[in-house]
Amino acid sequence: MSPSKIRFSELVGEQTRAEIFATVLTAGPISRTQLAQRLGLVPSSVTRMLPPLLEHGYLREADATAPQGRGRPQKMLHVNPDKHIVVGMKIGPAQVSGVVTDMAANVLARDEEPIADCTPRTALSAAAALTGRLLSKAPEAADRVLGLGVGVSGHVDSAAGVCRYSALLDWNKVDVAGPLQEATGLPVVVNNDVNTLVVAERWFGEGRDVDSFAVVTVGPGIGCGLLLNGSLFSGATGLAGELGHVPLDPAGPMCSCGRRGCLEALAGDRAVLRHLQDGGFACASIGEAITLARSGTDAARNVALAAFTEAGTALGRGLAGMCNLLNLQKIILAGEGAVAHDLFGPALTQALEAHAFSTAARDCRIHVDPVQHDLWARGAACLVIRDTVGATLS
Amino acid sequence: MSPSKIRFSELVGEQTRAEIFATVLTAGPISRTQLAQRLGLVPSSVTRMLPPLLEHGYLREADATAPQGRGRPQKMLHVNPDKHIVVGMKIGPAQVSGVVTDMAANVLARDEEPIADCTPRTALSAAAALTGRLLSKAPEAADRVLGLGVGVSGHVDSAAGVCRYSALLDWNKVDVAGPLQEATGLPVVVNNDVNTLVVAERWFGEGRDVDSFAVVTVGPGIGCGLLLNGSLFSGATGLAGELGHVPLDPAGPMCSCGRRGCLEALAGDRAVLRHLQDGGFACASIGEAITLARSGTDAARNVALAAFTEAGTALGRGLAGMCNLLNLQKIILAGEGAVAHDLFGPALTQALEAHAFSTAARDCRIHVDPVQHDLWARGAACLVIRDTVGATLS
DNA sequence: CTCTTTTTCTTGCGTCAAGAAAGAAAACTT
DNA sequence: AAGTTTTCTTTCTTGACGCAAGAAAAAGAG
Repeated sequence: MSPSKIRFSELVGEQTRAEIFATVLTAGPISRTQLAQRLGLVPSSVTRMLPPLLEHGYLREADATAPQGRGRPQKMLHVNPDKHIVVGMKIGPAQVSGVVTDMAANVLARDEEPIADCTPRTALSAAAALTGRLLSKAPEAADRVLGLGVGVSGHVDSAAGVCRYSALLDWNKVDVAGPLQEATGLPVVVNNDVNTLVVAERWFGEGRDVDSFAVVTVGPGIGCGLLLNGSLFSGATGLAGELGHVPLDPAGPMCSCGRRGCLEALAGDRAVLRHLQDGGFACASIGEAITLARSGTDAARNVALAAFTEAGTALGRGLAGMCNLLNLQKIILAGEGAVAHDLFGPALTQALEAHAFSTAARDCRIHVDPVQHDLWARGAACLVIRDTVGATLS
Repeated sequence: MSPSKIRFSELVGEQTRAEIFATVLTAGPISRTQLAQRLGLVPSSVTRMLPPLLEHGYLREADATAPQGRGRPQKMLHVNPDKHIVVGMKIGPAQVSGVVTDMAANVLARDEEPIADCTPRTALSAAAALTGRLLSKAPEAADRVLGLGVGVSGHVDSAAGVCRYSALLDWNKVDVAGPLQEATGLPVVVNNDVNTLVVAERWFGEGRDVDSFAVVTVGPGIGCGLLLNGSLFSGATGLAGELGHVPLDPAGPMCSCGRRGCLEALAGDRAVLRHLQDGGFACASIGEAITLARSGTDAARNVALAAFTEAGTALGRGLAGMCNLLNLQKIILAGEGAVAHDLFGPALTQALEAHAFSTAARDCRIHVDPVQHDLWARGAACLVIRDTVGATLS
């Protein structure tokens, strides 16, 4: 038998093109040669893969005027931001908020639509209406709208475009992609809302340089999206990431899910509020609690700080468990609750370091995402970009 | 631009061959057509990939005598057990135990070598000696010894063949593959011991039909190996699976790692023994505790059962957390402690069901592996088979 | 000002994977 | 004996990609 050649790259076709696009996206303007090096390809392969990307207008060659030393000048490639736009959207219980972005996920316009109730009917027609409004705000330079990405909390079957179940929205087997596709005429991509954040962080944020990280959202609930070995991890049936209901304390308070001592019951907004109430400083909202902790009377501040500290400790223990199990390189804290990071952060870090088992788990970096109002919707837009470039190259 | 075809299969070359071998291995005697269907290939591709596998003697065509209805008779393919043999080995603190298996991982011979201490020097020379003894026991029909698989507890860098750190053996950056390769002249594959179990279960055991499962070993410590999306998950630096040190109870007992309330401190052997001692029925070993729980006096049995129940509850809570996070389809309980399943099982199941969040997590099946003495070593042998067929096809 | 050097990109060729389609083998049915 | 049915094989084509040689374009040397 003749010794067969080994194929160094494990990429094939479409996938290679998607990789090229992603690399151009994340590694800024980049030359063909550099691309080849990064992807473990020979330069000619890069050249060969490019025409479709350039013809579609996904990528563009820079005008290249800077002096580059001797040799043939590099033609830098970068994402062509003007040609295509994308709509991203998050369906929440009280409103639908969305953005229009270009192909580099820069936000071009934003808008939102409050909804009276969150029945599928109301929410989806609001989403369709919002899409129209957003597109009318977008620059007309755009040649073509690539699609609509939607983030929904709960259990989403993204292949089918269906929300199987959402506790927050009280949805049960709701077809999201179908109606929206019908109403807007756009390709629709649906996924879990936290997963949209994972994609956004992976492509444009803190996840660019690591291959396994978690995005943990802190707020009324605790959400978690995972990127393992470089790809989104959804579990066997798309339900992975229920960090909020990891049991942490057999003697803990009751959780909304009916069990005792879930992380969410120890570190969610309600836990903080309960703690404050017990201390005699009841607050109506978590925002109020944060204000109290930052600028209340001394007595109130102590109670509030203790409440956040306790939440931070619980969160740190939960994250430590996850790190021990998954050996993550980074944890990105996001969600509304991240603004209170100054209050719960120290306790979190301490608990995490105390319970992180091995050196590697201790090396797991924590990153707090600056509060970005559009982050969710932007993530949803990323879904479309990913799907488009990963699949639609004709 | 012409519409490009989509490549349905994501397999390429070597990988396809490895898939074919694995499918033949796990799906018994199977025809080319069936193989093609399973792997999403067209029959001709299967035919094309086979010659190297057949020539190497990894696979063989059955003599096919059974009547098969009309049509050209299928030529069933099966693993050729006789041609190659493999050595698998587990290095433990008190002995090295190993097996010789055929290519279907059937155990042909077993042996073990006690070691006085577990310094790398002692352990590795014992392993080399044991390899020699095992091979002399093996049938000489074997054409060729494919390699030596070694399972070591702790943090293993399998690519380098090095044990980075093992608490159990008190090893630090010990080169395992090098010396053994030198001493035995065989290709050596090293991995974490629990990971060898994962591979074994995936190929020959309870993991055959699921794509994401965990193997959890119960004993002095709690170990865990993960198979996610069909492939072994080792985390960013090979440290994933530290289930034993997931924090579960802030008020729990101290763990050997110095933290409080780790799963291992709540459900490991020592937890059971401590509970018994507190109840006034001190035992020297876990075996004694099991005997006590099964056939002691009523008072002793109550205490012992309570101890196991508590451990089972803690384990159930830990597993529930893992399920919630990873949406596993199955959890396989193994290790020495699995024999006590009748004692802690009910509590485990109850706690798991109580804390498993979503329907999918609740659907996660628990399987208790019947105590198999060679399971670890057999798993190590599987490593070699996997690596060989996955990589060495020339 | 021309020639060389250097770096980058492109073109042509060979190989391998894998689908498509048609043909060959081997059994059963009529 | 001829047809039917299922399985396996052969041949052809497309596409990905490495390899190697060549073309492009700029800086530096003589």
